[in-house]
Amino acid sequence: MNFVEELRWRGMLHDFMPGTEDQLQKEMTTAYVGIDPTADSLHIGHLVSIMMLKHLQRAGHKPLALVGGATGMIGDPSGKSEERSLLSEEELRRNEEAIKKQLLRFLDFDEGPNHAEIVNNYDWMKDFSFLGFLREVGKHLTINYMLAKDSVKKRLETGLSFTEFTYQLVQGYDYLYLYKNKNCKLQMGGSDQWGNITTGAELIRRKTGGEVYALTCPLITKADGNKFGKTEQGNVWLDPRYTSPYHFYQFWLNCSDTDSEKYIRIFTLLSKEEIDKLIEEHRQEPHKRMLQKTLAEDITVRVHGRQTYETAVEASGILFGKGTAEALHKIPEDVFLAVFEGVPLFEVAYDTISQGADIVDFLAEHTGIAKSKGEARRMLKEGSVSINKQKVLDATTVDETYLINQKYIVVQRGKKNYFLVKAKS
RNA sequence: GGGGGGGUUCCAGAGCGGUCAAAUGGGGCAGACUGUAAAUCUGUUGGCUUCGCCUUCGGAGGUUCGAAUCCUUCCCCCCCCA
Repeated sequence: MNFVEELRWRGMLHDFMPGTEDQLQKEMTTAYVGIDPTADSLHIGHLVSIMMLKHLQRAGHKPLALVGGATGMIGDPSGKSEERSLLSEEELRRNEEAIKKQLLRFLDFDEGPNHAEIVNNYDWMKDFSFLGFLREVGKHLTINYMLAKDSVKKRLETGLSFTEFTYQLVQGYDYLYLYKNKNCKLQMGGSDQWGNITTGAELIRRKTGGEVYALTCPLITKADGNKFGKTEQGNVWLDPRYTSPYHFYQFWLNCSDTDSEKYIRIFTLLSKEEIDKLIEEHRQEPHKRMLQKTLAEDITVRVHGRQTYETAVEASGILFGKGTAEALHKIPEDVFLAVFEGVPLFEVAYDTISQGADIVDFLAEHTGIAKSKGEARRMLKEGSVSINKQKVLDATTVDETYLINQKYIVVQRGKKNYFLVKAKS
């Protein structure tokens, strides 16, 4: 199955320029996607671009991951309703390094004709003078052409700085540079990148007469219309410091049925046959949630490793299984700590607990589980608070008999939100 | 420059002298049902020393026993005419 067909059945194909397929048939083609280092970790939204590169490589072509050290300094207006604030240079350099490290895990960088490479547009942009840029790049495209781009049009009402307006030229130049220096003939990205990509293709055509291509994938959506990859806590990051492996695993495990059918095609490398079979099985026995489990396993293992995945599964079992207060008390401390790794932790003086703390004070004052006493009372009224897996309904006093291992109290707000309270002497 | 309309609790949007911590919808959170899904239904959605009190309706003053509601002034948005 060729690359384009592969993307098509996976639902990862939005649009491509005429001739793209022929080019890919004709020869081993080098293609790139750009990632702007706006943070020091990738999030799962980036995973889509990375999977495109992965499929490209599996189809025998050569993937380039472009870290946008230069473009990241400017800010892409695509899909943004407001001007972006600039990141400091040292921040960007740090982010680049972190992102590079993460990328190494997903593609094959070993020797071979189509081994993956990471490039950074800062390397070729940093010494490019303003006048040089105007003469070499700006001269070849008209304002009229640039204004016609959606990303620009949408911002004309609300305002767009010259800097962001210029973004497409900088990205366009990247394409030109990679075309000349790496024989790169295809640029890929999310559908919001179409305008930026075609600017590059146009620049290459006018400057060199060369023919290059574009391919985009649709924006990933959720069935309920919300933005993909966001939770109440914000983005789902690959870096375990920002999103614990447990939460990462839970994110995928919690996908709705409709979404998982879609995501398993996009985020795993399972074959069409395997996926069709899984979907069929899932429809037969939906309560087993084979789709979500397979999806979560596949991605978590690839991002965090098998070992960490196992821990996340074990933790989930304890937290969501038929775990009772007794079970909780029986867990050895090291397992206990692994299970609750990444769960918000509050420290309370041992004396406060041994003296007996009113549940409302305990939730709102001694810990920050509730934002105010009013909220704490509401939670209790709703019946959404559990301590050590035991529902708390009315006024209770929390004392040392609640401590697990003489140290911990497990508090739940609703089914999914866990908090750990540690007594310190 | 002239004329008109607005700024309300997370958002949209009512209220236009007391009964307003403020309708309704959305969103958020929770409960029930389930499969840690979807849909649905229910509750809840300023704070506190909670049968009461305090802070909120663009900012600052004022009228009044009493103001989100009236007056003055300032700031900001939108529309129309020049």
